[in-house]
Amino acid sequence: MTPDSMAAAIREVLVAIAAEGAFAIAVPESVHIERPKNREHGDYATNIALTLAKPAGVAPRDLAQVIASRLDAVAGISSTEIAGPGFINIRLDSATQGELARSIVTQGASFGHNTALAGQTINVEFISANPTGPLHLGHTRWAAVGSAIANVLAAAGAKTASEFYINDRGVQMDKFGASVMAAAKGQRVPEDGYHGGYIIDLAAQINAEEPELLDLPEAEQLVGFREAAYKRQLHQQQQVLSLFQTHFDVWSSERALHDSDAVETGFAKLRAQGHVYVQDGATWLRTSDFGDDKDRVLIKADGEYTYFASDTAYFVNKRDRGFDICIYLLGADHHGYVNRLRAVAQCNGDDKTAAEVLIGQLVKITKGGQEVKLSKRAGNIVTLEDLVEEVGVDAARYSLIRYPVDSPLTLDLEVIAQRTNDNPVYYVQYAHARLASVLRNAADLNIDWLSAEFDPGLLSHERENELLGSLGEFPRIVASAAELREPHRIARYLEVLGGQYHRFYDACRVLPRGDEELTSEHIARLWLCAAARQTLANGLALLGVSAPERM
RNA sequence: GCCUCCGUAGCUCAGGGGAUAGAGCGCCGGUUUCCGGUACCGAAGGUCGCAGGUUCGAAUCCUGCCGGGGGCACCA
Repeated sequence: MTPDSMAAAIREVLVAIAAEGAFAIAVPESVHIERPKNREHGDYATNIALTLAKPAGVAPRDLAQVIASRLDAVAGISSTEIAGPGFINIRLDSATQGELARSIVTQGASFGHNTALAGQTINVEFISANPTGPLHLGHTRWAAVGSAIANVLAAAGAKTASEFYINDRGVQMDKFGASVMAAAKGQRVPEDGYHGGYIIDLAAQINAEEPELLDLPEAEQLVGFREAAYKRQLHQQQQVLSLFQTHFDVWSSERALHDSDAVETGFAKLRAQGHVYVQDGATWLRTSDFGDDKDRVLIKADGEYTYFASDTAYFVNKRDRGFDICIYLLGADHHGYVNRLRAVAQCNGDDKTAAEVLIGQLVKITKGGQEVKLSKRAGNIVTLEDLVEEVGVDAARYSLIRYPVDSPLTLDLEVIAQRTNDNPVYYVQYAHARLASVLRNAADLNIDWLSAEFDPGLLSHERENELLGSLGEFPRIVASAAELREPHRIARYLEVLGGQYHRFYDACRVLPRGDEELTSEHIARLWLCAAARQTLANGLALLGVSAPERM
């Protein structure tokens, strides 16, 4: 029995009580079920009597008593008790609880998937860097968290697309092109250009692969180098992100947005809504109608589109592509965008929640307790690639995801590279590897637990009960992580689950020792192991972290 | 000035109204003939920044204050 089916069972009881009319209770849509921290309070507890009693004008404990006595008759519930002001504590019989292991093994990779967000179509945009250089550490948190959010939303039943908005338009691109061209010709890179060592490398690569560019007239040459460098730099970013287990469904180009009629279409829509006006020669969007502290310029007096114009048109474009909700992951330095984007949504005639902005705090890097200055000159880590080289993909992703994005974060490179308990990612992965090992050993012993008779009632040890209880929480954890856009909940859950498993393993022998005979208990425990392994693997997959068979 | 995030154990941090506030690290002390000890068990350690409010119940929601981070372009 899962928390969800428990909630459904309780709701049925409430419906029955309400129908009889003795208590004037309003049956709620959903019943809150929690897993008590204290084991003595049962497998599950509900506060339902507490919340319904006052409106119904009855004493909470009296109502609890009526509900509890009916729950006692529900199949799978072994006992109930009233506690404190009116909690109902519920215990399951171990066979009902143990059935969960079978259910998880049967569901396999889809265990944890749910329908919390079914029917929603959500766009998650993150990173969205200029293609003028390597992705740096600032982008790395969004790469990890953004991809995890997209995974989690999809697991919760939302139709989801992750999207990278390529900022390939504007003067930065020209500066980038000019810098590479100068380097290719052995000239000094312009003062306001890009100066990283990668510019030299790009120039050398382009000289080798497209030598004809050097023969072009000056004006065409700049465009040629800009485009050649753009193509290669974008490709480099895509390679690194792929390595970093960060997948994008859509790569959207700002330039393509302007080349198509999307900008004019978008503006026309906003004009029709009556939120565009001209003043001092510039074209403005009246965002202040919707909580922004001032109106924003779309087209400057000199006829140039602002960056905000692109953002606005892009939002309208995403909505036109069918996304109900557009999530943006932005750094703390962009928090001024929150009201602006919400206002754009409202100017477009949407609810302000159609534009959802997640603001992330910056990451501070330390090494052995010493702050690492993000300075290329000092030879320290500055790019996503550097971080991966230093600590690996799994450790980097996991460490970035396990904290809420709105809290500032300090990562110690020494700690997250360690293969010890200091490092939660190894604790979780180790639990998975240990589990995989037990299942491997079972196979070596020719124990075919999958086709053997499984008696779930044998999973009655306290540690088995706790492990099963945690396993049952997984779908709810995924659902809440999706609803709140907080994938760190998955990571924290996996740490708890890993701990539950280690404690179970410590107390409960799974495989027969030596020449000991195979019993039904061994089989039942193998089912539990398989369920735990599956759940850890599913959770890690949502985070884009590997679930190793061996470490 | 306005906006925004944060303030919980020595440190790094979890805790979307529930029962005795948790984890890891660090410190102290334990556990192994045999499934991976990268594990497990125990101890010490807290006025949840402060003050009000809402509630049967507040670390959690609301208001104010204090302290700290970040941001407030016809830049991209």
